[in-house]
Amino acid sequence: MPAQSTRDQIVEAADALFYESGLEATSFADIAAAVGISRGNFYHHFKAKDDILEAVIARRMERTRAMLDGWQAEGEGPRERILSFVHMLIANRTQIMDFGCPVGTLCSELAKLDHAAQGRATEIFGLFRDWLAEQMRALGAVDRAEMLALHLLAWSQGVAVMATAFKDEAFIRNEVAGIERWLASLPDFSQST
Amino acid sequence: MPAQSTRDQIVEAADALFYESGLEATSFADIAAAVGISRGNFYHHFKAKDDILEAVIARRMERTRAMLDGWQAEGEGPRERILSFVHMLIANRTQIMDFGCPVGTLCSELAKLDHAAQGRATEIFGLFRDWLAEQMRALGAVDRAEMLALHLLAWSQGVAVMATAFKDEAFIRNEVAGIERWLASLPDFSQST
DNA sequence: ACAGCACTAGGACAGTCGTCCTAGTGCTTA
DNA sequence: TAAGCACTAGGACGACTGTCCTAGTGCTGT
Repeated sequence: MPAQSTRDQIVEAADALFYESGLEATSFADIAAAVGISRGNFYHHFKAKDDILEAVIARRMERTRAMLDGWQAEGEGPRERILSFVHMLIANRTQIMDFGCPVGTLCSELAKLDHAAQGRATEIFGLFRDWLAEQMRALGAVDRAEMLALHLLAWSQGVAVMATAFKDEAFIRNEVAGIERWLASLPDFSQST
Repeated sequence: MPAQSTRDQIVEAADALFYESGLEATSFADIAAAVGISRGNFYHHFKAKDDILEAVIARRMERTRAMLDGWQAEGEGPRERILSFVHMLIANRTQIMDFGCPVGTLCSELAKLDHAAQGRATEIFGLFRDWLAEQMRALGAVDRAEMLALHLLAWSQGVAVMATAFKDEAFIRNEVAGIERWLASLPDFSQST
């Protein structure tokens, strides 16, 4: 296997630390220690802390795009694709109960910090929104596609926040079951309107 | 009017700053400057930063309880009371779009920090959950009262997160309308089960 | 009038933050 | 072989962090 470049190691470590500890609570020393390099070293790779955040967001966007493309290429119908999205809540339940949703919590933290990268972080949500809207359109809900996509995104975010607060796995499964019922009722809804 | 004690001023300023800037990004110097007292002064009122957080959470619980009691005493039916809760999303839309939900964002930040006060912050959610469950029971949904309460809480949290990310007021109003429709459909649901 | 106390200001403290600088690796290319 | 460059280590920097200490205020009760 090709050895991972130091730069990539930094971005990967920063990505995990930003998720698990938050952006503000993660210091350069933490990242350097996680990678195993000296603190002064990575000013050769990143001019400032904001540059690392920028790289982390870019990495997350890339990986999100790859994940969505993967679901798209699996050849199943739009309903199955949406289910792939929804089932992330169960697949990642342990991390979600510990740290919340990586996208939602980052956007919230950047909003409070009034950070310049806020818009770029929101673009990750935009990827999900656009992909989900495309699936909704494929289901026949052309007019309400974007509205339905945002609704499903919000529902998932709400589940993540409450799961983090209450550490309740049964709640996650209940809500996912509710989403599945809602999803099953969607085609009828789009036909009747 | 009775002059507000210095201690109360500190807690009030810290409450606002924790909400608007986050716990980690708010320093003693920030709070002291907001109140207009010296940095060293409030070690007479609070032994450590965690004590201020404790006081802020206690204040929020007190005010939440008072708010819920107020809605309870207004003499209307359970559906109107639940609507009072839901309409917080619209009444506080500006702050929510800027900083998210005070409870949800605090719980998420404390989870990432692995902070000892995490459980106490979640208790604020517990107040809402119990109060909403009581209203659900009054609506006739005895078996599913707590589940419905958690669902509504999660829905609201999801709306808050997405509103913060996208700064979209129309989205908030759409979702609130959706909640209202869901709420109107609830009695039928509880009778049929 | 005087002792006691609640309260306040302001600075000292060790530690950490993000940032920058310098010296020194080892590989690449001419 | 020699020059150049990408990369690394480690420390210095001023600013800021949470915490603690001391001196001084003004009100309280005796």
